[in-house]
Amino acid sequence: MHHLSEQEQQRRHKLDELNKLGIEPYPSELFDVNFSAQEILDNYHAELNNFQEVVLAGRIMSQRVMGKASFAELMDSSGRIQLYINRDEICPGENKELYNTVFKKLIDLGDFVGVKGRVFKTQVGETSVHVTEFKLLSKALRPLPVVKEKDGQIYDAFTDPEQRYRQRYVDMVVNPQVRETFIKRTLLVQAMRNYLNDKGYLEVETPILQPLYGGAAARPFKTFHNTLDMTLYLRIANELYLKRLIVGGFDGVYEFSKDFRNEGMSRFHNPEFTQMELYVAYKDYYWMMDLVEEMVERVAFELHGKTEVQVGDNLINFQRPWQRYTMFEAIQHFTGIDITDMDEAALRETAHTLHVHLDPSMGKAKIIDELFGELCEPKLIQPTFITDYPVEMSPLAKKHRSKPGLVERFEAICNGKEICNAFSELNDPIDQRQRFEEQLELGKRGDVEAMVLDEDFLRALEYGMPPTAGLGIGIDRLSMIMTNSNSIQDVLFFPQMKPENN
RNA sequence: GAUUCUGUAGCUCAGCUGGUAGAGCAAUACACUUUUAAUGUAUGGGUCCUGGGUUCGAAUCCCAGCGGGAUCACCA
Repeated sequence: MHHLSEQEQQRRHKLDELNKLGIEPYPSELFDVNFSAQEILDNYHAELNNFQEVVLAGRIMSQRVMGKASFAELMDSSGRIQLYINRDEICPGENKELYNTVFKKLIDLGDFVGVKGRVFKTQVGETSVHVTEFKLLSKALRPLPVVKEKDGQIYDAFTDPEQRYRQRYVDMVVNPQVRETFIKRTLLVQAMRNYLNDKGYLEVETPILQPLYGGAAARPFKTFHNTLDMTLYLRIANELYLKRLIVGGFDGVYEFSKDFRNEGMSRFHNPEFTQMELYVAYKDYYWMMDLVEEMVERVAFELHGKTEVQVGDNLINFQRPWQRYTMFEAIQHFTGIDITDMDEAALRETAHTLHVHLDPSMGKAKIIDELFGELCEPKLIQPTFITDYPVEMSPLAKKHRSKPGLVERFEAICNGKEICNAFSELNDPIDQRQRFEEQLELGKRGDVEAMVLDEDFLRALEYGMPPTAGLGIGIDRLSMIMTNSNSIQDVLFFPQMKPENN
């Protein structure tokens, strides 16, 4: 138990006073609400006087007591509405205790109350509820930050990012725009799910606890199962399991999955994050590009009613078709240099002249990736497909049908960041085994993100997997763009934080 | 991980070259029957992040630690 502040002690004292008056501060019985604040504000017409009996409930967010009459603000999940409370109306008899003592003294900002009344407009024209009955529904023992607002100006805003993330419940109560962001995130997921269901794909669930981690280049979280006496890993991707399902005979499967990567944190990275992965049999990566365009355009439209989305200083338009570049074309476009036929030495020379810093350990593929990441990616603001990556960087993607050394892979870049990654899936089990073995070599040389060899996955491929297009799309990243959020922490209810010590 | 800024009342913040800790809102008390950042009067409220050091004296200066933000680098 922490040390109680003066205000907390006062609120506990009020709790005792309520109990003495025979008022239960945490009543059990339901409180049957018939309208929300927003419904009333949207639909009330003074001439029609069309809300004779409303029952609503929420938190008291402000109180202005003026002797025998008071105004208060009630906030429910839809918004805020003003209450007008008159002593002689909520206390028709001789006993004025409910108003004088309970409402004026024992109710605090943040308490949940239920009211019954009729809607009217005050002299200044604010739609308000003229309260006839009043009931405490739940007493708050800690004071909320009091954020006030006048003419669009916010006073005493609750802005400390640490407190906002650690105590998201407080953030949501006092910062209404937070709720909007998370509603949009949910709508985004729903829009994607509806789109995929309409196409007839099956939403599935695959293991989070895995004996081998795979499907991405990342360091895993490790845990332990007591009964099995074995190490398990939290999944870093669900790719290999979803492909097993394609082997098993499903034509299209998808999963919204929480993935876990034991890596650094930043405004773009949280240790657990959400991806949607989709695999569709008999398709290739060109087909998948069309799908991504259509799906993301639809998401933008369902969230904003149009395909344009303001993100920071940029107005991003998701309308199809999106620009498409091969990786080499993109580099040529932004640097004027064609690196298609360069060997490693020439690439190093090029990087040097373009002031891109390279590590001596980097191979050809990594240098190309570095050139792209440094010189192109940040400049790609409008949604753009980048296609045809070096094979070394893509151990699960199929070799390109006509371009040696490359794979059939694309990423969609938007606002200077990757939002999805997809390929024609590698279904040649012999080739896949070789790619895994190359990864093992990388691992032996100290690459902590190298993939491990998954013998069961190879066994599945050996039974035969149809040609398949696969996609992974970062839900957090896409949510950041669709909600104009600058940090991943703003689109996660409870972002990972360091432990709180006092 | 690097750089930089930062930690003072429930919230937002001020506190100068070191001299007993401040404001607004919130809280408490009183007044007030259509106010809206309600108002007026009065009152209470602090481990100045923690630990060392310098000093007669530290919220302030120095060192270390902890927490947080921003930017940069690597992973989605």
